[in-house]
Amino acid sequence: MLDPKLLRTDLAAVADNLARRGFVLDQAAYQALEDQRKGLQVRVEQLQNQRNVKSKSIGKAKAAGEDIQPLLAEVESLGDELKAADTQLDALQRQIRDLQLDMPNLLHETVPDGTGEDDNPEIRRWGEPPAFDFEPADHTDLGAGLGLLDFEAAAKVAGARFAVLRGPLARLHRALVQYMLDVHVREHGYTEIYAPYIVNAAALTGTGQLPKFADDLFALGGEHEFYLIPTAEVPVTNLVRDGILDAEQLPLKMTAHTPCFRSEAGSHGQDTRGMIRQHQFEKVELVHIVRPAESWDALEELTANAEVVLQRLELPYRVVSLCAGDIGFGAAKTYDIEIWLPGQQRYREISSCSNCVDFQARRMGARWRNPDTGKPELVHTLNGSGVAAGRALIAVMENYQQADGSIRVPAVLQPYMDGLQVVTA
RNA sequence: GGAGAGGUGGCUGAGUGGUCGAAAGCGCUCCCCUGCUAAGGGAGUAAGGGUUAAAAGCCCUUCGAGGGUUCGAAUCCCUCCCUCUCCGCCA
Repeated sequence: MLDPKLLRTDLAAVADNLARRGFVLDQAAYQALEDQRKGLQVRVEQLQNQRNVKSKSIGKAKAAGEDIQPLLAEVESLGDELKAADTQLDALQRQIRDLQLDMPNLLHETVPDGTGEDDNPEIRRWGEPPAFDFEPADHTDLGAGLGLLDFEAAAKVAGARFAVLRGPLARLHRALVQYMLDVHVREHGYTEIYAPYIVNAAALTGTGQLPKFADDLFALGGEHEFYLIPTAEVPVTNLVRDGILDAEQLPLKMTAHTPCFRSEAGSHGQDTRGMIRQHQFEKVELVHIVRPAESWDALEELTANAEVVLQRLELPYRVVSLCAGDIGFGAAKTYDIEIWLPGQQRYREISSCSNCVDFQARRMGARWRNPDTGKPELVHTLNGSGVAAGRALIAVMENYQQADGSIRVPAVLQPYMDGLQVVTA
């Protein structure tokens, strides 16, 4: 959520910033609601004040043994007017809040212009795409050839956009997760978190998935309003909701491995082949909760932490800065890490690292006590994949494939595979 | 699933219809005293919001959430959520 004060004092500047994303902010409509709110709120508070003052005097008079009847008559008429005005104010504030919850975050000044994926400038590149003396296969054919990756079996038990992994391939997938967690915990100073895979609407509103993107989520039926998490960002970031952290507790660096569940409602027909885009995938997530002054450094650190995982796996990648038209709802700035996939002969997203500044913190009520002011202030939140395990598996399969269809096991993963060096049928 | 207890400020914890936004303690900040340290004394210290260009001031809201009763609710009534204890069931 954006700062309501900023919306009140500089609506035009906010609209200009959001326009870069292609978001149209109806200034006139918002301003009209805001103007109504202002008058009404002042009126309501005046009435409440009158009621309080008179009620207090009744209490005093009663204690003094005086006749309170005339005072009661005086306050009688207040009630109805207050109630009516209050109901109206409540509805107005709800409308304003709904508009605010729908507004994306302000873009940082360094976010490049652009309308889509193709406009994301490359920041840096690491590694060289491997040269094969044969025609490299994609992971779908590789997996099928090995008999270890099975989409038909998954369709039988679930449906489209699910996968079944078997034997050493399933283990390689698990090895990736263990390896990534170990790197972040041992070397990057993260605290490992195990958190719920099912969350409530308040948590999803806190991180920004709700109310706007309900269609992207799997909602559970039943008496509770529960949802499957689309990313560990939701349960982990929300750990600091509705609280005031001590300055010494910051920065908080947390990592968690969870499955992620996405309806992919808007992506019919995209990436239907293979396990690039699934309803269920595993991910190791990185979350930072930091002092506002440190969040831009933290974004660089978090991104670098994710990159280390790929460097050790010796997987070629590049980092792009998401342009205004491609960046996510809650992010002020995002770096995507894209991995080289020989099967597709192009780079594909494997990690998305964002600084959300105070956008999520305001929705969550996540604050810290600033020792300089002694006052609670909003923290900044960041999150990024460190990295997506499903896509990392694909990348390993395609980059480490051999002419006979087998897959070499990256050196850093071999300890997690009982020393296995090659995955074969 | 059954029975009971409880949810109050950064934390612990009093408070059962009116000068209660809330005692006390802890923590924190400032000051005094004490020639280091320790101890002692005093003062201050909830959050969110409105008004304002901003501040001060003034005002409003908040004692798990939402309704209700009342001139007035932390306190009474209803619904819901959560935590704890015991029983049952269960990985």
